[in-house]
Amino acid sequence: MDIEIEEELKVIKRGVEELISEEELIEKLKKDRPLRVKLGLDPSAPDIHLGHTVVLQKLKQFQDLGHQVVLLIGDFTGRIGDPTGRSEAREQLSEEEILENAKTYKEQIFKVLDADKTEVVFNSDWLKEMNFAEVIELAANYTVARMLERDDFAKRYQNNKPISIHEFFYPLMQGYDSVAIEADVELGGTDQKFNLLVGRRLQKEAGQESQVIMTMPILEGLDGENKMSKSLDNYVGVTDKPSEMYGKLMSIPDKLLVRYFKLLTDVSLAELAEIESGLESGELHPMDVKKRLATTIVTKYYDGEQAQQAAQEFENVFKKGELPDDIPEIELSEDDLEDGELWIVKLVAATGLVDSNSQARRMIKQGAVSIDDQKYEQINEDIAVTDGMIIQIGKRRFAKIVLN
RNA sequence: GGAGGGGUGCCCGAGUGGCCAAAGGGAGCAGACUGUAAAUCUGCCGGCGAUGCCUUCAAAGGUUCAAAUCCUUUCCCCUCCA
Repeated sequence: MDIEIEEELKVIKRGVEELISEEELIEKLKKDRPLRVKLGLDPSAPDIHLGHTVVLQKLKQFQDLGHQVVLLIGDFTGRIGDPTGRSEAREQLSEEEILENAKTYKEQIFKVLDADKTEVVFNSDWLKEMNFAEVIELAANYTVARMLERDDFAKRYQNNKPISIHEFFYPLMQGYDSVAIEADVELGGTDQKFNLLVGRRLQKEAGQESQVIMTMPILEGLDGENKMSKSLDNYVGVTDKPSEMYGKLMSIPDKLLVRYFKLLTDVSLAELAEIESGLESGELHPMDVKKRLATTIVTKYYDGEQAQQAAQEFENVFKKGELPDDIPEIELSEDDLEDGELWIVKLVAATGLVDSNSQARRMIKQGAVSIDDQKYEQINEDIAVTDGMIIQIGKRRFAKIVLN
């Protein structure tokens, strides 16, 4: 094989879970033209987090190799709701919601991808135009038995959970999208494998060369267990502030270190191997590696300077016990106080860092609260409130009082 | 359409008249230890200026001194049969 293609293949294969098939990919690369690399997006989650970027990262690598990325926004599909991974049918979104989400999506995605080298398409462009006869024709390409091969359908069917007929159309539509944009390669998470395979088949039926499919691992979130998701609050958003991003990354379990490096950064394969062996032999301290990871990622989404600042702040706050740079300010007026004082439970609750007086009370009792660096454990105290007073709950929750 | 089973706190799940703000587990939060890692131990985990009071066990009514528990109606889910 051509050395150039061999190198290209190495980059492309990095971190990939499954590639179907490598031979076909090599054939396509040999054609020496930019490949059309598709990624379908379900516009129901407007906030992109690092979990999403695993696949985006891969697209970026394709771009850097000179290929054409086609982002497909499933505005039409979104109205049906992708059943993937759900035990129940998803709620359908309104057209307005979808458009709004799609817009945010694009803004955030270009933090990773090169906008100039990206084609963005909406599948409503062709799906909306299809009439019932065409839909039937499309559906005729697939059988119920084949549909039931899909894991989640199979499970639901077995457990007598409902599967709406319309859900069968989701893979068909996604597959048809590949036909419509003549995709050479389609990326997706491992959970998308079935849908991606449908694309291959439909392309073949349509007389096209089948797309190569590549699935990327689903990234674990900060808890190290569940997949990264906003609803589990174990995510790092690409729009998170540098200090927040840095801090969140410092809190990941060590076992995720190599994985994060591999899937979220551009460090070379050689360096990756060094990191891995260094950690294993104990030559590298996990925390140092983690700092490097955090710095690398913050630099990627912001810049080196801001990453340094974030790192510095992290050191200040967690090593030296200093205060973070930006602390949420809570406004209080004289009317809230009695002779300039406020019952400590109310004061803590007023910060909004806890949900109720009861919670505030518990925090205080548990010794989690300090005010201006002094720990308070009694709930029957009144505090003389001063402007600029700092209230801290636990290690990472701060609020500053502003009197007016 | 017929017969049966079930809906409990963020999730799973016990409880079938008072001892129930509801066992147990998970998640989460806090404390100790540490590297804002892991593991471990401890405490908390509806609201309320609080040894008491208020609102919770699908929803609404009812029985009772007393209801998550009994009755009625409604909604939802599941199993078997057709």
